[in-house]
Amino acid sequence: MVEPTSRRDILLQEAAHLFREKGYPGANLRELARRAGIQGGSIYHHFASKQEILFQLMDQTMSDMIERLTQRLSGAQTPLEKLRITVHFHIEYHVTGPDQTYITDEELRNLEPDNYLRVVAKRDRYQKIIEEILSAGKAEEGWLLDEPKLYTRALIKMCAGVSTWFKSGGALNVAQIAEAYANLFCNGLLPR
Amino acid sequence: MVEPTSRRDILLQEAAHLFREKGYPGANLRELARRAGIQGGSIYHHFASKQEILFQLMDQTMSDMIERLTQRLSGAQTPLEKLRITVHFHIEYHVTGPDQTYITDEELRNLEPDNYLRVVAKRDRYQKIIEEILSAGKAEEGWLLDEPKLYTRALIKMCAGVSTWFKSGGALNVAQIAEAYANLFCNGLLPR
DNA sequence: TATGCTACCTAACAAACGTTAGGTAGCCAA
DNA sequence: TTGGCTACCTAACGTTTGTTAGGTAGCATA
Repeated sequence: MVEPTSRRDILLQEAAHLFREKGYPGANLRELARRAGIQGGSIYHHFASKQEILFQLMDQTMSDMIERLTQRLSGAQTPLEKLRITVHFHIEYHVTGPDQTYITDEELRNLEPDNYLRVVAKRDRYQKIIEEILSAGKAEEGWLLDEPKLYTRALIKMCAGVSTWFKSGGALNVAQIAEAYANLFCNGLLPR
Repeated sequence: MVEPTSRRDILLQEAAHLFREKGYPGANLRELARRAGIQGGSIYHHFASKQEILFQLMDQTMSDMIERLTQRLSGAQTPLEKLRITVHFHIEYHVTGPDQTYITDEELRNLEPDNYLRVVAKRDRYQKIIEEILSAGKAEEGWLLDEPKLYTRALIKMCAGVSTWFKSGGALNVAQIAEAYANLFCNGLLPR
């Protein structure tokens, strides 16, 4: 969905935007169609239902996140390297494609049971990647953590949250924010 | 809203629950009325509109948060004490009243302009309290932070996130999670 | 006994919604 | 030249929605 050429991709992109603005139940398909340059009924040539649009959006986004994070991590050696890469990636991805990621984080409750299970499974795979980095840090380098899952969630929420307030052109750019958060996560606030 | 006696309070409490389940646009007033034990139209004896229910909910919650945090902080002396109290409070409040706080965090976009401004003003007051603790820690104790606002947001997102996955009866109770997060925020993961 | 207020009820309105049926223009292959 | 496919269009459907109008039962006050 980097360069939306097909109408289907345009629809997905506009849907992400609209769902974020109004929420899934608040968004309406005639408005979506208008933004994509077609008539309301024509959406059903590309998707079976409103629900399918939401599902495709979330499913694609989760797959993309897993794939990219895995790739970014492939060169790294130590748990510390991997942790820093993950913090950077998670923040950058959420800030770069804020609509898709926001929806993936917030609209789970609006997925029908089957779709819910499929998306949650991918989300868990993503979390597992991070969890294993933290576990490795604990085992190999004595990181101070008992339940890796606890810290995985802290990291995810903290980093994902950046996209809710970040505006480019502010005092800090994305890389600087990511660096600050990575340091916070590694060293805390208190001086050593 | 601790012990809902009046029908109005029951409505607010059920609305919080319903809005969290379905989102504000997805929730419908007949269902809300049913849960509160009255008929659809009777809601309008207590509130002028659906929007007013959302606003009252968010506005009351924000006021309550500010008041309680201020009170909890009143006995504390050092920035470090205050920081730990804040982490504990924010997590506990979000876990204890998860519906209200979830809505306050997520439904801002559904407030009409006037209501939006009023709630955001209170949210900013709350953030300011935390920001000033971090600034004091920097000034008085040399905490490693440049932009207090950056870390305020990290803290808020990290702690608020707990309510999205916490289930009582799990491996850790709320106080233990709060303690772990406070330590993470102060000292980071790496051993000293 | 009359008045008025509170806290509801019933029934309906108008608008908006997701979805569907049926049609059409353009293109490509046979 | 025909047939079929893709990508749309228009118009309508049935339902659900927030909201309102008008009525009523119970209670307190005068």
